[in-house]
Amino acid sequence: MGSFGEHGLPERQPAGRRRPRITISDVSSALGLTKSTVSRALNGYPDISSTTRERVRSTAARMGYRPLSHAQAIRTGRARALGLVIQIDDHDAHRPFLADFLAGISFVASGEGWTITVATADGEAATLATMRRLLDEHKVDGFILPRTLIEDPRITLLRSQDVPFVMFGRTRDPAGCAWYDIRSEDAMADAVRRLASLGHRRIAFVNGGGRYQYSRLRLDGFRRGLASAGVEEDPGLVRSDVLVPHEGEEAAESLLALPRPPTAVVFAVDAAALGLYRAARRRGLRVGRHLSVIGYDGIPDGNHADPPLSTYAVDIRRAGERLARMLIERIRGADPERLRETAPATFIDRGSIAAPELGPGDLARLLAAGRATAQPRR
Amino acid sequence: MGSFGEHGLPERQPAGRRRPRITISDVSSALGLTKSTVSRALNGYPDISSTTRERVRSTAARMGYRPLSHAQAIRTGRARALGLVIQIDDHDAHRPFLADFLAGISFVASGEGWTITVATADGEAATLATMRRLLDEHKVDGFILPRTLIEDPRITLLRSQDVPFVMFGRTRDPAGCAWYDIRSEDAMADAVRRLASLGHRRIAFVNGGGRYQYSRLRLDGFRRGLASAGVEEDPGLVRSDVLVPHEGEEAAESLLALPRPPTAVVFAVDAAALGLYRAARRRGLRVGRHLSVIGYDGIPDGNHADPPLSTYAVDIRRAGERLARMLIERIRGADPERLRETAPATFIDRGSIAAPELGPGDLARLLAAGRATAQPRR
DNA sequence: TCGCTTGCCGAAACCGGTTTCGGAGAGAAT
DNA sequence: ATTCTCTCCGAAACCGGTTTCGGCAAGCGA
Repeated sequence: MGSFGEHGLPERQPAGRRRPRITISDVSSALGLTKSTVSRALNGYPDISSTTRERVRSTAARMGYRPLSHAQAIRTGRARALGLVIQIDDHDAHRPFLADFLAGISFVASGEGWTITVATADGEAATLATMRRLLDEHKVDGFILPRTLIEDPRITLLRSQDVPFVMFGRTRDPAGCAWYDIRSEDAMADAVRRLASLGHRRIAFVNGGGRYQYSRLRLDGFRRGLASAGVEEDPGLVRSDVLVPHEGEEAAESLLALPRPPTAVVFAVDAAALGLYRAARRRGLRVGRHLSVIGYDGIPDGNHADPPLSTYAVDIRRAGERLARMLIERIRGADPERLRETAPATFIDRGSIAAPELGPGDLARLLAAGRATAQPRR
Repeated sequence: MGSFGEHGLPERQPAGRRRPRITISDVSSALGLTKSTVSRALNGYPDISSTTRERVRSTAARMGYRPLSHAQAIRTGRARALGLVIQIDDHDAHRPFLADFLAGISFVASGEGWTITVATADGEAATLATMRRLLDEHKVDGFILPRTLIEDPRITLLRSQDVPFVMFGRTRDPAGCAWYDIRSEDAMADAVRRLASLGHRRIAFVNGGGRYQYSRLRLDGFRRGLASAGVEEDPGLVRSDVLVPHEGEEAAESLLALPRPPTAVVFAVDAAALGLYRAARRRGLRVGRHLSVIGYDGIPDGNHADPPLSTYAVDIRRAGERLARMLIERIRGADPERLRETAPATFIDRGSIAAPELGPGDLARLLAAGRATAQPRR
């Protein structure tokens, strides 16, 4: 009777409830030390003997102690969190890669015991407001900035607040900036050289958004490619601010309407390159035969085009990994100027480029012959 | 001279440095109250007079006070953060939508002053480990679970720990589960009825992954569509576990190799449907003419297929919004059984379905005639 | 032996909140 | 007038850590 409460029922362990965490006090009392000693030991303060330090470290590890980052943050101001604000009104070239990008960031962050706080924002003002909020609430210790602009207000904000950040992409004024970037300018130059070596002489370039730093670099790369291939540049063969398929289609139309149309087109953005397929199909031209096309980004859609789009693929997961690593180092005090890295894109030939079957003159005549004869459908 | 420090120089605002936050002590001392009174007033405790409560609220708002969520979390255990763990070895049907999904979640979360903590994990075990870690460190107050499985170990974990969660997708054992889902089964039924009303009688179904709850539902929907259209089901026309283009291609091959091939194919997954295009092209069949195809998901790639893939689009941003809203309510104590919602997908006709030009017999003969005559290329 | 530095750790304050407890004061009941 | 409730707020403990400060003991030189 009296034993009912003692062992008549199982221990009142609230059935599957979260077990209480192990706190620093648990560790300190287990060791016969004070909280402060344990804290300093774990954080590597020099006024703790190495003997004690090791003793603390091993038992803390054995007990499975992991400090609560909030509790630390309240005193240190460090949340052990990386911030990523995605501006959703961007053209969506990077959308298919977001999961890979996050995977890279998360892989590194998790390994270090950090977390990622993401937010989306609609427009530049909202992006800045969101970043301010995250900072104001000490939710993040620094930011990864995707899609760097030539003049980037995010950089201005973070510089003024002295907040650590790393950029995916370079910027014009690099003072105090850490970055990781793909040398897409090299890819553009390579594209031109490949086309030239196939025999193309009239090579067009359709660039991306003028606000982005990469657009400058890619245009430079394109020109460098022409120069090294010994092809003279024709300013009439360059378009810009072309980001989505629809715009790519228009750009292609205008290029094909020229008296001497290009026999090859280099696109700075895959999504835009897909637009060319529509224009070509309507005019009865076959991509990879009458018209060579080469893109950049390696978006999966390109694989389903007919023929699949030759392009430069970017290892976006690795970008995420490197950026996370760099941001953590930056937060820990590393010199930003030392945290700069670039990597090449890798060419993927899927069949949308070939030796020119027709010269620009023949191509123009074929186009002039009109859609009636050129349209094979029906 | 003496006035130098007063207005000879601007206030010593440490040049662009982060301005100090406004704490609860600032508010309380400004009001001549104690921290505890301010805290209870802002949190709606009943032992604070409504006069005082309003006074506190208005001045707190005027001063721009916002409590530091870490500081709250240390006592309350609530971090005001929503967790999202993305398993990256999933087939990538949802990848293009991740940005939209996050946008929806972020929109609602930001409005409530919550943040989103995301992580990726490689495989089921890593997913669970990551979730445990986030819980252990009190980083998140609950989870949004994408891609619900029929038997989902994540649900088991969260149930046992009594952690709030909401699912994107239903599950078999719905006890204690809140969810938002698209009624894709209705879309499948609708697809069959559309095809039947165009005159198709041999309609195949290529299903997705068998572990996902949606696959069951979509198969049921397909059958319901057949029944309501008065078409008898042929088990030989059903495939499953087809997720990516390559697998879709194989499934299409096997269907077209049948003695009486289908004249229309319903795919549970757009990405798989794209594989059919390759198979059809190789055999000289034109999609939308010799063969009708209809998919599900509304992935952007479908737009660039030739002809563009007719499919059912999902408003994934709204899904994110609803799920975030529901999770917050759930964390605040709402009954999970009351938090269940479904929405329809919307059909987008892009031209990949039409009345059958050939019967199954003619189609079989055309296919048997071989690739030599059917292949128009070159 | 004495004083002074140095190494090492404990005590206590602190970070920014929340929550418990208790008591002052007003109003009602006796 | 006294007591008894309530209402409403202050004081202080608390959450889980970090950091400052001070003191004890050992080591050192003189």
